[in-house]
Amino acid sequence: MSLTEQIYVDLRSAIAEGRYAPGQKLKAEHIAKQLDVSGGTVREALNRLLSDGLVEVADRRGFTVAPFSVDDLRDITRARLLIEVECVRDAVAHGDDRWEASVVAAYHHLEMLARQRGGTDDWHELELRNRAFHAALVSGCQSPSLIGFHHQLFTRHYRYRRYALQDRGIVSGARKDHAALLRAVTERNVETATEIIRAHILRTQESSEALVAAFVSESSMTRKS
Amino acid sequence: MSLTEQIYVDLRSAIAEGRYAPGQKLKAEHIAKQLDVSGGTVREALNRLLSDGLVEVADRRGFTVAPFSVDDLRDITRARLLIEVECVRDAVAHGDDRWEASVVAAYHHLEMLARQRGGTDDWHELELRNRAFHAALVSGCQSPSLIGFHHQLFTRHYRYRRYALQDRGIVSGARKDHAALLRAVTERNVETATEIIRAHILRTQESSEALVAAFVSESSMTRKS
DNA sequence: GTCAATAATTTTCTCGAGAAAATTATTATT
DNA sequence: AATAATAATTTTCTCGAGAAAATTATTGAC
Repeated sequence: MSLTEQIYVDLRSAIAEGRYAPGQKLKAEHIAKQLDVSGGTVREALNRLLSDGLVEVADRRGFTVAPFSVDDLRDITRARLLIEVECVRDAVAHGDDRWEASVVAAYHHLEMLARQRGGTDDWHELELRNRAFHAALVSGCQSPSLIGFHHQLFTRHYRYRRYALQDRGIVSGARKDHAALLRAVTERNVETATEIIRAHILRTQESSEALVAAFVSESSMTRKS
Repeated sequence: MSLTEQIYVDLRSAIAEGRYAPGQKLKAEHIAKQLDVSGGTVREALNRLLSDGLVEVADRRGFTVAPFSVDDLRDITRARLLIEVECVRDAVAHGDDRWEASVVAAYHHLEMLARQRGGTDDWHELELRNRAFHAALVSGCQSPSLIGFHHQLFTRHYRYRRYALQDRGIVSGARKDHAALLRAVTERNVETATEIIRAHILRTQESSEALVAAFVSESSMTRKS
């Protein structure tokens, strides 16, 4: 893996996990010094991050972390309702055996961790496996474009997930959703699968919106100081 | 406008217009010499082009022009049927007065040129205005994400448009579609507008697929020499 | 004290060179 | 002649420096 790509994935994680605040400037030279690479390399990674919608660029005034707002969350949710639901519909309808097996594998991998004591042992690993499950599910869709769009939306949504996860009901609900989704997949029940996904996306949105709103207004307070 | 951005838009046009062949390698240093800029600058533009799906990158083996195939065309068409139709539905339902006026303006600008003798006078300008009309139409949609996806799909589809345009019926049909679309917009007739767009996308696909297939197989012949 | 003009600093952008890796050409071996 | 190993070439990647532009700080006028 080239250095540029390494920096690219590192920065993507850092932004998605909130280690860089929304709206914050991403000064190439500054980041370069921290990571002990050249400014040009960081610059290249930053340009690549534009694809993911996590970073914005303004001519002659550099890169910034994409804003974080209730509107943005609503936008992501809405696009997911269109695209992710369609991806799942298509995957369940047309995915082949290999795909179905990969979904079973991803589900099992996720469930193994979720089954552990308490559940919230290794947050980061849990999110990784959750992401892998959803990616596997969607990968059966026959449209590379839609899969790509879904991937971007999922990445952008990552910053908002932590707020949904504070809702106890969402966490346990998600686990039930995953089980139900797996059954719908193996039974090739398109209607059930799409309905679960749709409900899942909507519920996540509803439970996180208030918390996101609170965070946004709070951070705009502190920003004034 | 920074040099990087200039190179970026230039390369985007060049690829969309087919001046770089699908699959062709895009050697930064080589392009840099032609445009009389540094390799790093071209490299940055190339990285930015990844967002548009016109260029692909493979680690340690550089950038290539995205492949061109019937499958790709079908994929684009399918994604457009989902996303563009939804964008138009939303725009017609929720676009404000300013939006409606911008659609009228874009339509008029396009129609002024189309009305000219013969029609196919200045191809390039016609395409520019056609693109502006569609962009105006979609800009009324309340979802920035969906607008962004539509923009990417439209850009990627540009390479295939020339084949649809060889069909006489498509060209005159498009003009009628635009007129009907404008009426549906001013009358706020959501059902009619979405139906026209859907039919328009499908017809374009149908009339170009055979020609694209012919071109692909032909170019794979010559490639063997 | 407020505002505008100027100066100092920081940041972004662009370049050309060199190291690392991949590709192509050449030679050697069967 | 076909394959494999080696050498030569090209290409990609990475760096650090300097020019251009933007931001911040300072000064001066009112």
